[in-house]
Amino acid sequence: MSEQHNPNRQLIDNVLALDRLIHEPARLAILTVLSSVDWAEFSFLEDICALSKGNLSSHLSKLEAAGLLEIEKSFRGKRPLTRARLTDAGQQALQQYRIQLAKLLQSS
Amino acid sequence: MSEQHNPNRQLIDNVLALDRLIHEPARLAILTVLSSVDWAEFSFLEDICALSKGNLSSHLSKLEAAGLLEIEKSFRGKRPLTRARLTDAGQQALQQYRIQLAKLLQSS
DNA sequence: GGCATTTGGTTTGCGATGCAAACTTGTTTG
DNA sequence: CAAACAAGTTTGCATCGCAAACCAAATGCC
Repeated sequence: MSEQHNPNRQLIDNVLALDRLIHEPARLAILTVLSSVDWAEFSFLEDICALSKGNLSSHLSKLEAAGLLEIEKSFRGKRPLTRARLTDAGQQALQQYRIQLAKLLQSS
Repeated sequence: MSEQHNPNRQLIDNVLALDRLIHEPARLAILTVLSSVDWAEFSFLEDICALSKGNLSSHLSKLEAAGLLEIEKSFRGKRPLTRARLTDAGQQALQQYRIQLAKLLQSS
């Protein structure tokens, strides 16, 4: 599939190799924040990523299901407290995604 | 919305500013090819972007509807020939998208 | 000539997705 | 104790991307 001698080949392959799970802006935002803060609280993510609770909740579930982050539910006082952080797999996947992006930009 | 003093603020704003129309990998591939070749034929795009005809057709329609590219239908001999090229708006939108990506990578 | 195949696409159908609104459960406040 | 709030989750819907089906015209072949 990539055997053609075309200057765009590498470029297009990079585009096609993008991980759709991470590529979604809302999730990319979440992962980006998590990549710099260890644990992040639900309401912090909600605020900084400008996502509704419902939206955030479902994206977190998807990322958790994919093993990119882990979610920990506890209590602060009597209130539920949900926190998330990247797993090692998540860190790696995000880094890989960034590498693809970088290649894409370099070659364009 | 961006008034917060958070180191991630700029980053997240870049993510949220991504143009979804361009962000879709299939369309990003199409636009990327077009950005380097002036007119491109349908079957060339089909091949290099690894898209089915149906898929390509609908993405082209969307990009045309958005004014990012123009489509010209003619004949080569007796066969229909469809070609596409970026409009000025398309060039600019793509460049803007790349700038957003670059910022995103820089700040991460 | 006539039937099958190929070319060059477009349209249709469907499963998956993202988002917002509604709901839930428990807590705090007046 | 009732109303409002906090912290999420679930549901419903509109949209999307993709593949399969379709279509029209041209060509191959017997």
